[in-house]
Amino acid sequence: MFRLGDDLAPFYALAAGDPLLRWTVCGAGRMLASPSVFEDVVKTICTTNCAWSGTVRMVSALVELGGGAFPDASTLSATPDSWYRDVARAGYRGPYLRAIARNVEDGALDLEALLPGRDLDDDAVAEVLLALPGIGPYAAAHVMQLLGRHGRLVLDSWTRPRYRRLTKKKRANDASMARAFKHYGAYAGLAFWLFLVKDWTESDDD
DNA sequence: CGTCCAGGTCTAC
DNA sequence: GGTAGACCTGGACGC
Repeated sequence: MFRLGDDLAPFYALAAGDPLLRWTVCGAGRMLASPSVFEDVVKTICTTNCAWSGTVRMVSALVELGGGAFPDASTLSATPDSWYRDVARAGYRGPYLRAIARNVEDGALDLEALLPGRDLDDDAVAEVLLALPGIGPYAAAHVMQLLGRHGRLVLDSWTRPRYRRLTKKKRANDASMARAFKHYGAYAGLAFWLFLVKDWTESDDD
């Protein structure tokens, strides 16, 4: 789930020359992913356009549905719309989640094939994700970050103002943020994220 | 009690 | 291709 097999050496080689990210070379940058891509896709949709309390409510309901574990696609596919609406309180997301589950269950959609090392490049993976209902630029970048595909920046209502605050910039649009990390290439998204969360990891010996 | 909006996305111009 | 409006929900906030 931490993808400890992924080699972040190319990223650290770049970060070592960056005063703002040199702190990461001790081994920072491991995301905690879910056991399946399906689970990360569903959870990520549950983070969109709602407060964190809503995400907790929806995901908690899903885990309860799964009897304490995250439910598999066949379970979600077989669960009626009324459950998504009345129990999970997922609102308009319910039909999205169920549609994805149905396509995974019947084999039309193979989300696990999006894992690294399965001969799909990042652009191809992004295309698959963006075609899913409820997955837009933010959610695709977020899922890809968890997959160890770090090229895209996760841009949302938290990261955008966070970036502006840390850089003391009044205005910074999406393109300018991407430009600022472009030299990190395939690791631009990881560099962006670690830049934003540096103060989460500060310790006494820094 | 009405409005706004939170770790956005979709549809219709 | 770029952009308003709508969209479930439920806290926060102003009145």
